Amino acid sequence: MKLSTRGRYGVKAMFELALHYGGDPVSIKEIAERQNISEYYLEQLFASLRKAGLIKSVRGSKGGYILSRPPKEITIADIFGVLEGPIEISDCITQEMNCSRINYCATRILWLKISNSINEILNSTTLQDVVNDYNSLQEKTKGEGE
Amino acid sequence: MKLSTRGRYGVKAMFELALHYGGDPVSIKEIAERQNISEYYLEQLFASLRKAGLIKSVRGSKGGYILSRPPKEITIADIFGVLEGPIEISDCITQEMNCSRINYCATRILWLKISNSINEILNSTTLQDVVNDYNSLQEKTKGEGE
DNA sequence: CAAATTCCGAGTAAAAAAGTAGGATTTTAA
DNA sequence: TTAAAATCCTACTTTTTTACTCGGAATTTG
Repeated sequence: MKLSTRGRYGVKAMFELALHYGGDPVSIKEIAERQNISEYYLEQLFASLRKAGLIKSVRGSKGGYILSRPPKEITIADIFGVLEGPIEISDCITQEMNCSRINYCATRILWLKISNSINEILNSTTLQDVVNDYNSLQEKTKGEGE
Repeated sequence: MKLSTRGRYGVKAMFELALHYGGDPVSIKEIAERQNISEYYLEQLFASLRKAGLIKSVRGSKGGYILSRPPKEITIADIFGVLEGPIEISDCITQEMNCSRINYCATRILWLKISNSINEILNSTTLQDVVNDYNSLQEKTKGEGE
């Protein structure tokens, strides 16, 4: 049970943009280096995020990307939605008529419960929360190590 | 963001066994037909479930499978754990040292929160719950349609 | 003994994920 | 005005995973 890299890379990259929110645009190259992600691959992810309206691009030299909205208005669900597509625990929920009648509803209820509960976390967590986690971690580890 | 068929088929099949708990063993063929799953494929899934101790086999003619424990003692997490492997939102959590230092912990906290919350539902839902959902659905739809 | 079943290991085709590449366009700044 | 740095766009390739198939051995029932 694994999440694809798309969502993970996407969140990491968006986190970088959140850290720089309000400042200069950040280039793909920079993010790819800091997060150790393939530059070309990340470019594709950003194309999707831009088309979905989550980020804005600034073209040309000194260009890069910025968040379209403040970090607290962008949820992890927004990012996953674009990069991973909707949560489909079972296609039972979309193409309903393929299941055998006998258990159709029993397991469907289960899939619904699961996806609802996943959606709930993803919807309730914003980029700002991640930034806050990061900041409080910085506080705690101040002075430790290099 | 999609679950593979393994977990889904597995739960459906285990649900069938739960319905027959206490009775005769149920054959793969029967389940495959009722749930519209490839017989050979299901056979493989059952091999894993058996090795993991969730089900027991009865060989030979009139043989089949039965649950090793009562339905209320088998969680969806048990089944998914066997068929889908552990939830790995990010390998950050296992091979910790590959991330760049700067955000290592911030996103890791997020992945932990997400997997914890998914695990919570999966752990707290048992086969018995699914059977109960099924039964109460049977009650409600009694008399409707064929 | 024949039929029904589990058991086991190997193989395969299709789909999805992950990454790569090349070149056009835009903007900055020397 | 030109070179460099970036986005933009489309397509291709490789790798991995998923889903499924197959053949035959072993076990049990009637």
